[in-house]
Amino acid sequence: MKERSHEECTKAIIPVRDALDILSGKWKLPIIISLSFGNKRFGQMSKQIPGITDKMLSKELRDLEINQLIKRTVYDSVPVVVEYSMTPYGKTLEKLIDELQNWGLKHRKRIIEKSK
Amino acid sequence: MKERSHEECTKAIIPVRDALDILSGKWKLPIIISLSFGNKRFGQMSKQIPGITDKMLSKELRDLEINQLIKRTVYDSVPVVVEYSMTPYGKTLEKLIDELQNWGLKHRKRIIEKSK
DNA sequence: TATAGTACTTTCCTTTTTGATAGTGACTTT
DNA sequence: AAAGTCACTATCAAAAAGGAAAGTACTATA
Repeated sequence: MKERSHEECTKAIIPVRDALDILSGKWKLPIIISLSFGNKRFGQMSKQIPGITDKMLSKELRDLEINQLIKRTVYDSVPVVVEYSMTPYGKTLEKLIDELQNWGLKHRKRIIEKSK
Repeated sequence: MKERSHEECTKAIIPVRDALDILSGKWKLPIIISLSFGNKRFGQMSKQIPGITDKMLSKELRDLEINQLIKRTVYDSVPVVVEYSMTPYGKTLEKLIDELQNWGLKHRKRIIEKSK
């Protein structure tokens, strides 16, 4: 009985670690959320995501692209325009993000209540 | 129209950041999952969570306790026994963790497929 | 007296992450 | 000709996170 629950528990931890490997850090989820509201260009995201620096944005976009959660499209205009968008795979994060938002919202309310 | 979606987007990012503040790091979610399988003692968790050191376990347990996601109970036995358990508040993370597991599982399958 | 169990804590160190600031190069607008 | 747009890149520094190994305090048992 104990053995079983121990195994099950380890089994439950592994996929969460896998997910965290891809999504961890301060900026990846905010970037994904920003893109979930529509395709964006570098400069737009840089303004829209509070506090992010260009360096972090550029690095995190690269990581997300490597993991195929977002797509980078270069338009051959003048000046060159680069558009980022979610891939179908990136969109599979939707439910997870919903839950995070939900929980975060409730948590914020709780904190505000307590500080009264 | 653009203004609206910009605002909405920022509003969506804030709660996610709130949630990440509490849950970020390599170990907090694994610890929570471990406890969701039943109350545990320090030594048990130390063995059950692959790769964690005593130092990290102790630190993360303290953080989680401060944020009232878990509870620490000291039994006055000899030698002293300390039991950790989820609080009702901690249990509100259940759905979020389910989604993380789900996604992580699918992600792992995808990676394995691709490496073939 | 020595060993072991329980639950940590401490120290020292390395790695990773994040931040501030400035610069690049092609081009356009004033 | 100067300043601005666009999408980055480079450099240096600071802060945060994480890891290995040993130590602490208590008690019980051999």
